[in-house]
Amino acid sequence: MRIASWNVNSLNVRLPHLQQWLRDTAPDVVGLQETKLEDQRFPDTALAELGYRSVFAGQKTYNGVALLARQPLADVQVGIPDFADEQKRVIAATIGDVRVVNLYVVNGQDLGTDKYAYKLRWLEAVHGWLADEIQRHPRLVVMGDFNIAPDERDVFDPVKWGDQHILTSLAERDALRRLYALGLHDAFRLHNDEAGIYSWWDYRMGGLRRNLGLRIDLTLVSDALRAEASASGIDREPRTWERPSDHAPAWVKLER
DNA sequence: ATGGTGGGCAACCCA
Repeated sequence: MRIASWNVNSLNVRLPHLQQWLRDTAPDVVGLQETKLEDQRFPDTALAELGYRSVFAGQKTYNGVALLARQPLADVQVGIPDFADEQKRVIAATIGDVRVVNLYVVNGQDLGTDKYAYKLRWLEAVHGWLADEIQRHPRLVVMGDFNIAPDERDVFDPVKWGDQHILTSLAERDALRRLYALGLHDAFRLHNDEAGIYSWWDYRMGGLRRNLGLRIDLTLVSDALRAEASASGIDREPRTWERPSDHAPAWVKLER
């Protein structure tokens, strides 16, 4: 089973890319972020033609998440339980015998802003929820646009992107480490230890051409799935296509 | 330090 996470930055614009990429790579499960579509506009029929069922939680203009799968999606949950949030950032479902959580983590803008405080509050709520979820569902995958680069290997300029910068600050990385402490592992780092492999490049200043990127799109696998995670990576190709998302898909392969 | 680009949507907000 191959599971991928992709921030498409508007599914309306990126549907042709998603269709091409599904044809090319045929993943079993896909989590999408930043669909920016109200639910009545979600292209579920077009995706069904490619063999994917879909569940989604969207809104106009901002945010929006979805899960696609070849198998049925059961026990669908939208949002974090007992955490009031207008923003559509979370969708979870059971696919086969794996519980899959798809997150669009708050960006946070800059340290000291209201958005940064919201990001840390939001991550704390996710932590509390996942602590329960992993008990209910030991076979757990948590994927998404985390808007956190785990360590210095995951940023093009570790001096700039350090303790005091958004996406790499101490408090953000602490929040990510607290998720790891639940028994969740960054699948990419189970199979790759090199620096300079990124999932996001700024549209500006020739970010992709100069490989000025960050690895902020992650797939975490639980202890119970760790031995089954046989490969992982980031598919840079769609980022090179015309009018791309600024993110590339991050994927993990689970045996059986 | 600033601003560059892109999406949504029609003036700025968000990333």
